Amino acid sequence: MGMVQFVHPPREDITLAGVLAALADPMRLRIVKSLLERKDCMSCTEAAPCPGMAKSTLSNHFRVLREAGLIQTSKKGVEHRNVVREADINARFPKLLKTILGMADEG
Amino acid sequence: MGMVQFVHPPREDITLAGVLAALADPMRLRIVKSLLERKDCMSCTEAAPCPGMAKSTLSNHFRVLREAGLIQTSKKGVEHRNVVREADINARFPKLLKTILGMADEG
DNA sequence: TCAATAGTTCACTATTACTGAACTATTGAA
DNA sequence: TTCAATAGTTCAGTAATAGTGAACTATTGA
Repeated sequence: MGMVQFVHPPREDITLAGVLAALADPMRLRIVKSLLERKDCMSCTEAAPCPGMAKSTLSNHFRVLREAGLIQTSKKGVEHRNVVREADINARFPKLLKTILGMADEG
Repeated sequence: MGMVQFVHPPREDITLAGVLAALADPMRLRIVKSLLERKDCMSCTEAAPCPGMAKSTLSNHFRVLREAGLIQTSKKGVEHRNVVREADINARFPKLLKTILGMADEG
């Protein structure tokens, strides 16, 4: 009871609109970029390069990314580890992630 | 006075977040796709394949696309003609438009 | 001059995002 | 064990944003 359960949509339920909406927020774009650069899992606070932000806001951003199918979250001890679902996104929308993330610096 | 003036950001002010946010709405994605397929200018009601929608909502969608730098609107008689700013978007974010629009069917 | 058409603007409501506070879960130490 | 610390979620309230009908502007054409 009260046990946290994460919602991860199956690959086929990932929508373009959902992915774009998730990445349309600069903070979330930075989180995904940060996760991709490190390749390995990262905790929420690690992945979010924005110290001033409220914990609840951060938590909400990760939920949005999760429900859009962009990241996979799993529990590891006291923290939650996140990875980008590269294979799923690339299968569904080839090159989309690479194209968007490759531009995330100058935009 | 009361004369409608359109806001068109210069190329360098077009942001990735703005473009993604604009395209994250399914209706707006369809509008852009519709505009691109026809190549020539289209009026707002022509470009929007959604008869049930309120005029004010439609007008707002075009405003969002315009302010994101995705479309250029000009007055032609009683109607407003719209074109996708392909050159500007492609200069700013190469292949982004093609990548996203190419997936807009199955997502 | 009047009606029709195309779209915008306004004011209102409905939905969504941000936040602090309270809560759950896990670890590690006394 | 118990207690404090850490990581993150959930909740409730407010702030910001989107959708809508109604009123408005502008243009055409009879």
